[in-house]
Amino acid sequence: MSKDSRLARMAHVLVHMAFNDGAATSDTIARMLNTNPVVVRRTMAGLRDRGYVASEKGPRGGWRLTRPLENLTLLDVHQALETASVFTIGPSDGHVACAVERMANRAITGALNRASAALEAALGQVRLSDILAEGQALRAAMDQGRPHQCPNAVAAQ
Amino acid sequence: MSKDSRLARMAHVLVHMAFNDGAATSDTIARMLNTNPVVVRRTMAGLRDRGYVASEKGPRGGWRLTRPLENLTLLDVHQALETASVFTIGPSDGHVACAVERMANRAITGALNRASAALEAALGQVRLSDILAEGQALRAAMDQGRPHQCPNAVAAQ
DNA sequence: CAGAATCGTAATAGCCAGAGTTACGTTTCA
DNA sequence: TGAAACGTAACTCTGGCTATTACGATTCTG
Repeated sequence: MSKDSRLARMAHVLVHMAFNDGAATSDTIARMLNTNPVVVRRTMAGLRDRGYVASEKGPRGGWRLTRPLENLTLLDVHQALETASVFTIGPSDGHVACAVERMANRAITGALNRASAALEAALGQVRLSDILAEGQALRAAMDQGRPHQCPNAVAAQ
Repeated sequence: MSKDSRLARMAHVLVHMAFNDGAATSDTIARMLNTNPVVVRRTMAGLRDRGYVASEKGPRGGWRLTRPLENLTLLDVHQALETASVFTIGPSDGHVACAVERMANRAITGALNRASAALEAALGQVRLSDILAEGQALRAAMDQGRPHQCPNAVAAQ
């Protein structure tokens, strides 16, 4: 696995959770994501801290959405994950003594900032409910009343 | 060093090279970048392949720009470096059986594509000559006729 | 022609953050 | 009381850039 797929994973899981009656346990979610419960708890922690989900311990415990999918955007989720940096590239490091180097860094940082703003704008436009709204396969699943079933989880049971 | 700083490094070095009379050796460039000549050759290879710089072996050899800074943008340099991926984040991996997951991935990929386009647009707008054009420290250096001197290199000599 | 100057490149090791695991502690319910 | 769940620390593994070492191939100069 080469990239940070937390945003994708959380978007996926949160949509399922919206159609889950009870709380979803870390174990159940882990099966949807083909991973293990510790990774799930670690990743959900940021969402919990922002109040997007709530966790309950003990039997019948697990994770619940605290708001409808319409009130949560990909940007909200992304920011909750507190990704160190969205870019693999960046300015040169350290104490820059060279004026040319400083200017080059500034130019690159400016470009990255614009790209970052574009990314946030794009993510902010996507409500999690939009993910469901698109796609024929999803419509079909909704028509059958089971958009909460993740085949990954089912297969692993 | 946490990030891929090759673009910043190359932008820095190419500007200096434009004011260098002879060829710049990998060793000289390495001093400007606080690294060693092998890293320089490895990084310059992409630029050489695209014809932005030419290398000559043997005594008096080294690297030369093949065109003025006005005809080279940060985007040109960036593309020459063939960065694996500009983003640390991405869609979830593997054979996605879940329709919700596919839709989530699609939404995220769409946002990343827009950000990527914004980045390329921003990088494409910056000619390497623009890096010199801005900044008072650089103007001062140019007035004194030595914008080719990199303090990093000088300090290490 | 000898020898030094340079580039070209393979092979290694280090670093960093996310991912995957194991281990253990805490809370909660029946 | 004991099982179900979350919380979290501590490792290991992985991929890409970086740093180094080691050699080989060219090319100029005396």
